[in-house]
Amino acid sequence: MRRENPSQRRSASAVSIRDVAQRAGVSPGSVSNVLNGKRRRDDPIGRAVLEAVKALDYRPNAIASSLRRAESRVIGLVIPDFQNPFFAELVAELERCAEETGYRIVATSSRESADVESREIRELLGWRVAGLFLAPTAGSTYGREHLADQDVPSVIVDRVFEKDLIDGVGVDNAEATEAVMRELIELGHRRILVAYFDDAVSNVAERLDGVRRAAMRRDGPLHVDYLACGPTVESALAAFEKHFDANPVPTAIFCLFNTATLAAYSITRKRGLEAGRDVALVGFDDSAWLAHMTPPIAAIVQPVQVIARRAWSMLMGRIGGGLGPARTERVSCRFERRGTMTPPRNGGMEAGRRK
Amino acid sequence: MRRENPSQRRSASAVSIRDVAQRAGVSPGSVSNVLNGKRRRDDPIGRAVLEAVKALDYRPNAIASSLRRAESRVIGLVIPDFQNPFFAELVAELERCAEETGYRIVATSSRESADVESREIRELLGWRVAGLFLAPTAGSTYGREHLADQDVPSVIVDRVFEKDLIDGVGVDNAEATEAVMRELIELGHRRILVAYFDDAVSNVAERLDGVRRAAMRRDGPLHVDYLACGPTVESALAAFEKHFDANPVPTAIFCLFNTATLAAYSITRKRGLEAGRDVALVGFDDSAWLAHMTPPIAAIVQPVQVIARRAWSMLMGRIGGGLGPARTERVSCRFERRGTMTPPRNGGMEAGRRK
DNA sequence: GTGAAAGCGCTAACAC
DNA sequence: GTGTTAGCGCTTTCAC
Repeated sequence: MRRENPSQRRSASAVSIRDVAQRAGVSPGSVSNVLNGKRRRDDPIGRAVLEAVKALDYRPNAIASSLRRAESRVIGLVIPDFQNPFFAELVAELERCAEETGYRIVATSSRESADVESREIRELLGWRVAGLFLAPTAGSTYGREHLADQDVPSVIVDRVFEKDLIDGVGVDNAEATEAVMRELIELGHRRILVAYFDDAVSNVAERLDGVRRAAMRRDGPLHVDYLACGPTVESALAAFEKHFDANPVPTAIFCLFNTATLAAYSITRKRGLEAGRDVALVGFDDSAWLAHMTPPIAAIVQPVQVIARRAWSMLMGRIGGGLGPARTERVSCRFERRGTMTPPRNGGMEAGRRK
Repeated sequence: MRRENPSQRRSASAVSIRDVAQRAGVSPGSVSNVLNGKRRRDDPIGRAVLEAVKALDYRPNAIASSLRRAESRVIGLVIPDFQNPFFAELVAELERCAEETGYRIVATSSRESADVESREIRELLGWRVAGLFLAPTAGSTYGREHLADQDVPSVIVDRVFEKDLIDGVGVDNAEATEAVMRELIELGHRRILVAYFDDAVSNVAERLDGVRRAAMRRDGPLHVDYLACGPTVESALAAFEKHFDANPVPTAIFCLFNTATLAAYSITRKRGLEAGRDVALVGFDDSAWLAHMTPPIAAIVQPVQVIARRAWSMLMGRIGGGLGPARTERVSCRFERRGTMTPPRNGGMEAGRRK
């Protein structure tokens, strides 16, 4: 019998399974069974339970349920930033995967801070999530090292390392940029400006590697400038301004991340150059606006949905007890050539004047 | 003493507060007190506890803790879509508010489905969140009706209704569009195309109202076309194509939501019109790319951070026991005029030919 | 089947 | 202070 211990506070409005049982004239266990489909609902007891549930507006307490079951159908997800369209789409797609499988996603952001990231991971582990996706922030090592120790199945997404201790899914960054770079060279470009973010982020570092590989393979005159642009459109604009003031105009601009692409488009127009005519322009990562410019801007497209579904099935494999060493999977990018993937105006070096 | 009941499964690796207590030679209660800062940590017992925590890699079980405390520091958030930049920024800002206050946000999306929305709300209530933010999807009534019955503090964001049963925070949609519309008229525009989404969404309906108010106030010749554009850039493009084929070119285009702005920009350029010279262009909702076009595109900017912070403090007020009738707060939009807020090329009706 | 009862991990009351 | 203990709401055995 339940003792009415006044010290154990209980919010007046909260109705528990015992209240339902009492009203239906059955035991709490039976209520639980009816509600969890372990018992038929279309007999006197079943109906009485459902009636009582409705009358009392009973709402099962998921916290108590998880505690007792010692398992949750919740998957944690830590991304650097909700405002990055890549991660926004990733969340959306993983939510869809979760829905199909009877799980739910709890998404949080690290706001590009390694500290916040590790706090969030710790918090999610505290909630005993069934699994964890992590898109590590720049320079975070805590997350992966820490997760490798845990017995919680985890998958690293996007910013993967080859030979990690944890499973991971990313794109073939280097292959994609190498291919585009070679294509630019074949088109005749000999002065190419490559805009990157910061090589502390593994995927941007890989993209740079691909570019360098293509550049090295070319024997003959080729001038490639590498420009660190920082995180925002504004920082990228400033970097471009400075570069353009001090250097000959390139015949092609290759942006290795999305904010730089917008900055490059902006600066070229400001300087009276038209992308696709006076200068070729390619970006890594697609955005809605790119395809709607005139001419539309070429972009390397990351198949976010494919990434999400691969990551999901890797995680499900581990949750299902899959053992074996950690694997890193690579998904291929698609190159949308569009209107700005054009040859140089005068067959070779910079537009306007020769070096 | 703990009974070793083999039927109560317990994952081998899970270390509980009792294990820590045993190792430290103290009681579970003391461990709890040390960990929750209710007891000094720098005496023999405190140190022993911390040592045991470290040695066993103990991780407090947040589920058990919340069950016992019967309160959680978790706030639910249901938005229609993570990929909409407005909501992405909203999540980010609410996360910041939560962090400052010792709460955490659990964000989920309804994927613009009223069914999913009500499922998500139910689920969050099942987890006994301390409060709930809801940005209702088009045509959902369940959410708000349902929430009004609950004793969980809730705040509606963005798509608010005047005179709701629940607190809400939105922007002054009608005032903002009315002001812009009047400004367009004052500049001399007499043929204006207004692109809207669908008036089932309360905020877009309000924006339309503002436009109509301004149009009615004007006495004299004025032609306003209203074009329903649907949700995506593609649907908006198709609507624009059809409209442009059958009607004189407007001297101004006013887009009441973000995807239409991109479509309008795209179609005008495709038809050889330059926004800011041949046609004025204004969008509701800012996006990064708008300010970086040449000329930059005028936009009504929703102060997402202000909205988030108002919503946060309303919710905190209710959680803190604040009573009283539901209130709907309105935040003012900012109008960024930029380069496409220009007078018509030839002082009046459509560009090109007269009606 | 069905009800009684134990106990998930934790915290808060209460004796000592 | 500190340890003991009850119990949050639920599920799951176990005896009937």
